[in-house]
Amino acid sequence: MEQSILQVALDTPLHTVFDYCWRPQAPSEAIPAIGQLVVVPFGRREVVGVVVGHAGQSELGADKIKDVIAVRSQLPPLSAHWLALCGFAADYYQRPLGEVMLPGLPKNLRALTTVALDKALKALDKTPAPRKRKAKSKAADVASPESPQSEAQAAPDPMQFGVAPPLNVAQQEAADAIAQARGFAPLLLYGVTGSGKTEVYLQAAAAILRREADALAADGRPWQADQPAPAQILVLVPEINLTPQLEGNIRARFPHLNVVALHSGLAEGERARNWLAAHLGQAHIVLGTRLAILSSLPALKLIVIDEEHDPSYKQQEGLRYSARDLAVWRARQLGIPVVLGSATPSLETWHHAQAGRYRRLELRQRAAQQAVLPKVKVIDMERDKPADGLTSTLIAAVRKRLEHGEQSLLFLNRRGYAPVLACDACGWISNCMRCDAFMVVHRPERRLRCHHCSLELAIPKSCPTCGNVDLQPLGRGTQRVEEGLHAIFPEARVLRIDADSTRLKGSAQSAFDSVHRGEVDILIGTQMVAKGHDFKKLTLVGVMNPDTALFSHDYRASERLFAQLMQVAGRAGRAGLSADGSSGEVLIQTRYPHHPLYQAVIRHDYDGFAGTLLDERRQAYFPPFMYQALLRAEARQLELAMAFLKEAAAILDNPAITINEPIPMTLMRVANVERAQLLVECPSRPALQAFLKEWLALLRQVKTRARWSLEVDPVDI
DNA sequence: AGCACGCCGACT
DNA sequence: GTCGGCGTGCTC
Repeated sequence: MEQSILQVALDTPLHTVFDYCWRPQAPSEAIPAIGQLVVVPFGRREVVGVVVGHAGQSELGADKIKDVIAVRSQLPPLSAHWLALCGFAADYYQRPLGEVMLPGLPKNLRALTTVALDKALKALDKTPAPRKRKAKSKAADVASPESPQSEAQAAPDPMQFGVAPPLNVAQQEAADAIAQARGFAPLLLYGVTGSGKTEVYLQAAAAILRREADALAADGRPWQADQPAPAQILVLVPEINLTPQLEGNIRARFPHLNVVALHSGLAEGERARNWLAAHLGQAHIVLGTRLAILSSLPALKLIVIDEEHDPSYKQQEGLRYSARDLAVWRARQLGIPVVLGSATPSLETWHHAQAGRYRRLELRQRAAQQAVLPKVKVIDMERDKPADGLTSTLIAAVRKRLEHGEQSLLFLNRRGYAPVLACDACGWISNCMRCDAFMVVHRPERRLRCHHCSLELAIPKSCPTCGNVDLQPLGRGTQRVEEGLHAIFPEARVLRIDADSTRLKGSAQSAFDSVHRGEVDILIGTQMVAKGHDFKKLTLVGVMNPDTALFSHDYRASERLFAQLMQVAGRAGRAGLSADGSSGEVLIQTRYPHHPLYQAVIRHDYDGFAGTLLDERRQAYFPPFMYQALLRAEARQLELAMAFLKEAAAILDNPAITINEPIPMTLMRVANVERAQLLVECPSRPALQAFLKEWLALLRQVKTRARWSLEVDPVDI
């Protein structure tokens, strides 16, 4: 009997692939293709893996090699392109291949039984593109106008689109540039908030879909609705919360196309169906969060990264990849355009654009009729002393909007009631017992919570050390501001949106919906509300206390603060003028009204500010003029972690690489684990990559009780 | 990572 | 006498 060896990638931390023996059930049965999912025995378990290679024989002894249990032959194999993408990510981030490939697959595809998989396949089979949808999408009521196309149109010429709003000149040029790009083309769509970037993506996507359908027709095999998509478009957004609104807009625009979402908020069944729709080429447009960059898209023709500067494109656990960077790699490998959209591009992207490696497309004006950029002002908190965190100027501005029936947004990036509880009498403060952090007062829940570990306590009635009953919450979070707003504006409808108020599934969406419906006068929230939402009646944004980020030790803090302020400012006045004829207004409360960062925000001067930051980075040899990797170690005792890092620092010498001193992390202890880190740097990315490969091979030999991990291109140092 | 084996302390 | 702590070792 013929036998063959399959090399299979499995989700384990071991940096190897595993050999299995495959025996055909019938003489004619072909060996499972590379990219096929298989079930194999692994230790005492059975797991699903991906075939990544074939071999005539294994280097291992025949006694060690087990047989493949099952082949998921109902699934077409993952493409060579997808395997190459995972291979690149595994190499670049120094992780095992299986750890890149498998966690991204929907759980139902990794299950040991095929029940869920077969069910998902059957569901897709019954609903050829365009998928019939239950009239369930609540987001539809924020959708733009559409033309009522009849279902009967689907047969002869199914590439139908809803009525597109007219583009202004700059938008049209940008959409044309994207659609007409040939080969690999990284494009920075640099457009102020409200400039209509989404419209550019959609019309470019429509043009590409139409072009590919036309190409098929010209080839004598016109595209039919029940065939795989002629082209697939991947659109990434930073947050799950942003998908429903955009999904509604996209569906309204492309009523005959198959649009699916991919993010971690989906139920398993839907996630599996949507992933399969993408993998089988049925989905024309895939809208997702960062994890969607690792999905299988056999006909991918365009990638869009909306708000490309957003930190949530960086995965912060497990495989710490940058979805934006992988998107650019993927586009390069496929020879397709990738659009990076932002009003405040990351300095990495800006630097590429300045150097001419990325083509810059600019939208300098807001798209909506009469909508101009909001007027940004600073309020000097030294002169206008705040009460309950709100200056009289900001209170008066909110009152004016209330009188006009318009909405105000107060932005405070700190959840909870107060960041710390303190005793005036003896100096006790609410330190977390397990972390180097304060426990945060959560008043509605009557709890003290540590935001770094899971520790939670009832708010003590009296001081644990001296018994003083008069414990003071110090500082201000969104809950406390909400309380203050009720007192100041008893007649106003106040809504708080933060991670605490939206913990329940679906509650974030219903909160945003009620803002859209105008059921809210004053919105108070964290960065959750700063991103992307298009609230038509919102004309005032108040920023409550951004100063702490000005003096952070993190050199990226000012880049992030600037982007955050521009973004939240962009929520104001998107639909046009306020009732009194003024534009949207943004008020920033600060003790440093003359700080260059705020002055740049006032001028909406991203270019100037980015130029200054890039000069600073260049002089300080920081990214993007330097490539970095961070080795982290943690243990119950700091000494153990430090000892490992010191050994790591000495284990491999390379003149091109700077190995810095190991240092305890800023937040040294989290959940009773002490942490330290070691930064390695090199101005050449390939040289750093070569070093890391060699270095990690040595580090894996080191015997230590510390847990350690490496992050390539770290963002939080 | 799982999951086993393995050798020492407090419970029915 | 067993349950269970987590140290050590292995997974094709």
